[in-house]
Amino acid sequence: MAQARTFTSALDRLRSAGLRPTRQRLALARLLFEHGNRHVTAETLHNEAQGEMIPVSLATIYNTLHQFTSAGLLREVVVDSGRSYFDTNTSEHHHFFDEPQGQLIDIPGHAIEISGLPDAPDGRRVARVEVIIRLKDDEESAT
Amino acid sequence: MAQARTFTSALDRLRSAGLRPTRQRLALARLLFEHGNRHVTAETLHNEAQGEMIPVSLATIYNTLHQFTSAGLLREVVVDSGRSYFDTNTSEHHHFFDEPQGQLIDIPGHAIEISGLPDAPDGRRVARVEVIIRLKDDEESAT
DNA sequence: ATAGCTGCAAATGCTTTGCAAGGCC
DNA sequence: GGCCTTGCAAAGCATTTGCAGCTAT
Repeated sequence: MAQARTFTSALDRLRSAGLRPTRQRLALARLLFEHGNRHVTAETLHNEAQGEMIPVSLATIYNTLHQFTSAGLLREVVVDSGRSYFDTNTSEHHHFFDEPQGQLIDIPGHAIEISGLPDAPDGRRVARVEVIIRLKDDEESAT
Repeated sequence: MAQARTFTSALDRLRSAGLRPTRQRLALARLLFEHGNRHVTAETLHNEAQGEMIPVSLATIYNTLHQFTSAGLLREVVVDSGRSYFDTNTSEHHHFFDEPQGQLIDIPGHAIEISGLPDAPDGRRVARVEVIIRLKDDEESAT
């Protein structure tokens, strides 16, 4: 009998993405997709894998993150020059970026409404609209 | 008699920023601020300086861009992990990012309205809200 | 069997840093 | 003169790549 599966399994995800389900890809897919929405960098994912005793090289982490992104399983979020973040939530949404902690936080659903978006210049089309709310320490709490 | 000056001179900008007006800083300030709103990377600015026969090292370009940014003369725009862009327009506005060309385009004034912005999480405050419209090639023009 | 993966280490690209020489006040 | 700047070259990071060996199918 089938196990109760709320979401697509890691295996199915790889299959439908046309990616061979290798040991490493499966393990990473499980880390990424079986724990709700996540935001990782190559480094955090690598550390996590090692913590779980899953041997994967950093090079493979990078390859995998990019393959998953091309396959539409992940979305890359650029908020920090120097580091790339990947988001397991590929639906339309926006982010807080907590600069002190270097951490992304999803902004739920269609909370944000944008009006007055200008048209794309000639020969170009809009690939995506991103709203990033940069956060800093709240240095004022007194008074 | 005074020359007609529409904007603050490069010298004044440096002075009010508390930066010693050295040859290099003055030259870069002129390149940056005397030609309207601009978006540069360390590399483009360096190339431009060399083209104008202004000898400045890349290290100094980086130092200067960051000093200007700290002083509030520039704003850093993060759209590309791996490269930093600096914008001479420090007022509130947003950007198109033309990915094929690696170029930023200002979105005029308050064209964009955003509603439904969530509050910052506890202990944090909003440093800035950025809207980035990523552009790609318009692969469809036929039909 | 074989096309596709993986891991290592070297290479790359942007940015930062250490430190001696030079320039502004 | 003294302190801030500059420039060079080396160092630092995150990321990419070349290539030999491994592995799903």
